[in-house]
Amino acid sequence: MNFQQLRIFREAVRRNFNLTEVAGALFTSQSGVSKHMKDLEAELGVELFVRRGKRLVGLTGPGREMVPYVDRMLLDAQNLRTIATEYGGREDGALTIATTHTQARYALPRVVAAFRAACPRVHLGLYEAAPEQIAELLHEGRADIGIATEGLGDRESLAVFPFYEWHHAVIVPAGHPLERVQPLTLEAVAAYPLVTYREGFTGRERIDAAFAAAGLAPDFVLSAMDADVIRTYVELGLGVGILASMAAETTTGAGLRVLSGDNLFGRNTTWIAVSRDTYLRGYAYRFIELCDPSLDEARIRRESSSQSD
Amino acid sequence: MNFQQLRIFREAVRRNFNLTEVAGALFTSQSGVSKHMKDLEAELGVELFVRRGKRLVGLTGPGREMVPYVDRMLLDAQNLRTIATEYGGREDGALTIATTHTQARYALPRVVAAFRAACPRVHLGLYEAAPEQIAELLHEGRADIGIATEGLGDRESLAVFPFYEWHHAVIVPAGHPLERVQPLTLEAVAAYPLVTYREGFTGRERIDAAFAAAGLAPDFVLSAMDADVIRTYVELGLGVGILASMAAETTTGAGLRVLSGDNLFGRNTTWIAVSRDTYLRGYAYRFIELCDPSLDEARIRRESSSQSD
DNA sequence: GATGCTTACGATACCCGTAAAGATA
DNA sequence: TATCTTTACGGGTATCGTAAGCATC
Repeated sequence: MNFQQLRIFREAVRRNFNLTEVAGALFTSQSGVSKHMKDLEAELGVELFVRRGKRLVGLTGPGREMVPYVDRMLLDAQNLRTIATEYGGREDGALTIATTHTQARYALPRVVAAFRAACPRVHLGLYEAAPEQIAELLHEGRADIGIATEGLGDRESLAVFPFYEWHHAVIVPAGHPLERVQPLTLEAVAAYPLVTYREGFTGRERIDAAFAAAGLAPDFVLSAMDADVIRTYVELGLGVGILASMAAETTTGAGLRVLSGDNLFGRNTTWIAVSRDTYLRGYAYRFIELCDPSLDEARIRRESSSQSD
Repeated sequence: MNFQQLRIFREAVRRNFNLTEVAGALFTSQSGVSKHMKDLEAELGVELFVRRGKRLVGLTGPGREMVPYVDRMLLDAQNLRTIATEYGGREDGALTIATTHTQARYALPRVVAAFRAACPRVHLGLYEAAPEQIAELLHEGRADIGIATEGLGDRESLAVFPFYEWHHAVIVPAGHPLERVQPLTLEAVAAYPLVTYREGFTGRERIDAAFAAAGLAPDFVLSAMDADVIRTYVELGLGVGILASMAAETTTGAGLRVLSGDNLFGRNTTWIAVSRDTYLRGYAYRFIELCDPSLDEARIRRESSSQSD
C-alpha cells in the first residue's frame, strides 16, 4: 500500500471510475494507474471495483467502506505538509475561505482588508459557493474556513462558531404604499408579491418560518441567490424585497426605500466553520480572530479537537 | 512520504528516539531507518527531531504536532486491511478485549463462552489492564473493545455504551460483630480497618465518595487490584472487605460472610468502549451484542461515527 | 471506430542492507 | 570503550511510461 495508490483510488471514486481520466488528473500514465489499482486489490485480497467486462463501473462493498478512510489518510498527509510549512517560519502560504455571496459581499470586506494588512504575504482566496457545498469543501480539505448562515451545523466533522447576528429588512420602491404602514406587519408585507432569497440561502428558512407562523402564504415571485438581483427587481417594481440587513444598509438612493424588518423575521446567526480533520496554519486563526476577537486560536483549537487526545 | 517512514517515525516516538531499537522492532537496518527519517525531514523541509550532536533526544514543535496525525494514518491503513479481511468472507480473525480483572473474572466468562460458541474461528484475546491503560490501548488500535467501570469517559476518541450496573458488598469473617448490625450503616463499617480496591479500580471512587459524603474518614489498610486479594486478607482478619457484588456472589464458604452494601455505596456502571477511529470486524459487534442485545451493530456504528460523512 | 482497461517491457529511481566512519556518553 | 547516528556503496526491486493487445460501447 502506498500513497500513490490511495490518491488514484480517491480520484477514481471522484471521477466515476474512469482510469484514463484519473491518469490525466494525476499527471501519470493510465497503464500505471491500472496496475496500481490491481496491485492494491491484490495486496488487500479484495476487489475494490465492480467491473463490467474490462470497464470499472462502481465500488464493491469493501471499496465503499474504504472511501472515508482513504480520504482521511490523504487529508492527514496534507496536514503533515501544512504543519511543516507552518513551522518553516515562512509567513506566506494560502488561505481559502468558502462562503456565500451575502457574506462575501457585505460581511467579509472589512475582515479581508484587515487580514491583507496583517498578513500581506498570504494568498487569500475567496470561494463563493452554495451553503451545502461549503460543508463539503471544508470536509474535503479544499477550503480552510467556511462562513455561512445555514448548512454548517449538520456535520460532526465540522466545528462551528457564531460569527454575528443579523435580521432581514424590507425594501420597496420609493412611494410604495408600505412606506406609510406604521408599524410594518407581516400581514401588510404578505399582501404584495415578494422578491427574496432562494431556499437554502441567506436566512430564507427564517422568512418562510415567520410567514408560516403567522398563517400567511405569501406570493414569492422571484427567488434569488443574492441581494443585487433582489434590488434590481424591486426597482423594476416586480414586488416587495426582503433581504439581509447588511445588504439593505448599502442600498443607495436609486429610488429604493429600506423599511426595518427587525421585528418581523427572527434573528439569524452567521457561523464560522472549520473541519476537525484539517490542520490550519497560524494565519487561519488570525483571520478568524479578525472576524471576532473572542474566537481566539486557543478556543478554536480546543473546541475543534475531537481526534487525538 | 511513504508508510515505512511513518511507521519509523511512530516507533521512534514510542521508543524514545533510539533508532537502533526502532530498526530492531521493525525488522530492518538502522541505516535505512536513519536515512528514512532524514528523507522525511528533507521532504517536509522541517526538522522533526531535536538532536544533541548526533543523538536524537526529542521532538521539535512540528514533530510533536505531527504525532497524532501519523498515528491516525497508520491506524487507517490498518483499518483498510481490516475491511478487506472482513469482506474476504472469512470467519476467522482476531478480537482483542481490553478489560480489568474484575470484569474478566466475573462479568465476561458468560459472554466469552457464548462468543466462542457463536464464532469458534475467531481468536479471542483478553488483555487485562488498568482502567487508564484500556483507553490508551483502544486509542492506539491495539485492542478492539474495552470494558471497564472507570476511565473510559474522558476521551473524545472513544464511544462508550453502558453494559450493566452493579453495587458494592461488604464481606467479613464469620462471627464478625458487623454481622449483627441491622441494618448495616456506613458509620458501622468505617469503625473497622477496611480492605478494598486501589484508587482508579472497580468503583473505588464511589466508595470514597460515599464515606466522604457521610463525613467519615475510614482507615484503608489494604488497597488491592482484585477481589481475590481482598478476600484473602479479610480471611486473615486484616479488616472488613468491600468488593464488587459480582465478586461477592462467588464468595464460597471459607469462613466469609457477605453483607449487602446495596444502600451504602452508589450504583456503578460498567461501560463498553470502542475507538471511533478503529474499523471493527463483524464479529466484534457480535461480541458486544452478547454483552447486551440492545447494543446492536447499527446502534454502535451510528453512535461511534463522528468522522466521515 | 472510439473509448477505456490490461499486459508486456525496458529505463529509471528508489529502497534496503552491509560496511565503514564519525560522534556521543 | 561502548553505543548510536550518519554516510557511502552495491544489489535488488518497484515504479513509470511507451507501446501494443483487447474488451466495451
